[in-house]
Amino acid sequence: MASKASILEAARGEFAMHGYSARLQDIAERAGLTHPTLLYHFKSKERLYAAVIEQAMMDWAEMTSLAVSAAPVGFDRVAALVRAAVEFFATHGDFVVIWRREAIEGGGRLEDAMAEHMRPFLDRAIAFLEREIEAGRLRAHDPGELMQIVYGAVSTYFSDAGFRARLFGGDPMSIEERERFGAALTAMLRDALAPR
Amino acid sequence: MASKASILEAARGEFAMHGYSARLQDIAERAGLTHPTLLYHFKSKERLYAAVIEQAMMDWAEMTSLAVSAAPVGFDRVAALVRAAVEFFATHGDFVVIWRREAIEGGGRLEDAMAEHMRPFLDRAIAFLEREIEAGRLRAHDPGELMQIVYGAVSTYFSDAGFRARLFGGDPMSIEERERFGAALTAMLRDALAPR
DNA sequence: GTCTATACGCAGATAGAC
DNA sequence: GTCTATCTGCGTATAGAC
Repeated sequence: MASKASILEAARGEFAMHGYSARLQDIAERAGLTHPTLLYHFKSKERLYAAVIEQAMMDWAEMTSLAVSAAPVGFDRVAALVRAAVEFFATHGDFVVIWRREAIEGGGRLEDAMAEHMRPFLDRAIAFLEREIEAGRLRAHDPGELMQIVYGAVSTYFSDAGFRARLFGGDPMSIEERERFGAALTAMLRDALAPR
Repeated sequence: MASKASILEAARGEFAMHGYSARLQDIAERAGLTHPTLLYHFKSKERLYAAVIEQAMMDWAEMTSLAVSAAPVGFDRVAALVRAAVEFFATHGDFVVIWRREAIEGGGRLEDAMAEHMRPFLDRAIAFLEREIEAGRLRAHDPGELMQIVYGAVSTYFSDAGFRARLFGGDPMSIEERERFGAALTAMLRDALAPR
């Protein structure tokens, strides 16, 4: 009896590699069973896919709420969030790709659900930025656009890692390379957000 | 007789919407002919896809070399490049999505060719940033990572436009919204790059 | 719960008339 | 060059034995 967790893990890997057109056969094989058995546990491919997304969303919520509670105020919290985001994506490489693909497909399968999962996080982040700007601890920048920029920068680092590797050499997934990127992004944000 | 150009245009649209699994039938229909006829012109789906990418690469090379040669010195040139990038992506929406998808797929079909097309532009941009930092016209930040960040931010704004729309409301493709994003990114870069 | 065998539909590619 | 008709392979899903 293969656990649901091991099936989900296999599915995540295959969906990341081949997109939604990943073969149930390959997923099943990777998890050590056959496709019919897989479909016994998850009624359809669609459901399996949704379960993969759902699980990653839970991880994200957990990870970010942790990071947020650690650093309460000022730029330190911005830095903590960047670090948390980088760390999350680094440990959820497969998911970044899946997420990205969903974000790309306009009439996507799970865009609504994903957006709803993200909303509370985004709202809190924006509220925080507004508060800090108001208090004069951060320089004024559009909070929403700031989130958009950071989201784009971090997610792309991982989703387009193969492409970066070809242009810069080195392995973007190595700790050194990740640190380098994270440090550069944090430094940029620090200079941009430091009160005049 | 439908021209090859009109077939390529139809194919670009369909590949952007559905990825490589876009149906030849839909592409043909959009171009005003039938799939067998389409396959008469392009021997296989694979070839058609490659042709679409190739054409987009040409457009990109042309447009960027134009923007680069026009821009002056110092931060103004950074701003000009951001504006050019935003404008290019805005007018090549299909291309962004196709590009992104290729960048995501690790062992992708055309990653090598795309990286080679990018390299000269990237090299020139980095050399420019190094020169300006050296001359004290821009504050010191890692030029490569700066490019990575801006690339991620701008490409994501367009590739994940649907997602942004769900979270922020409004149409990311409208001029006002694009302006808002471009202005925010430029402002952030200005504050980060202004000499101390 | 897990398997083997099979039904079913879909989409890429080909044959051959016009 | 363009079509209609058809072949073919593949992948999801189901049936039914163990």
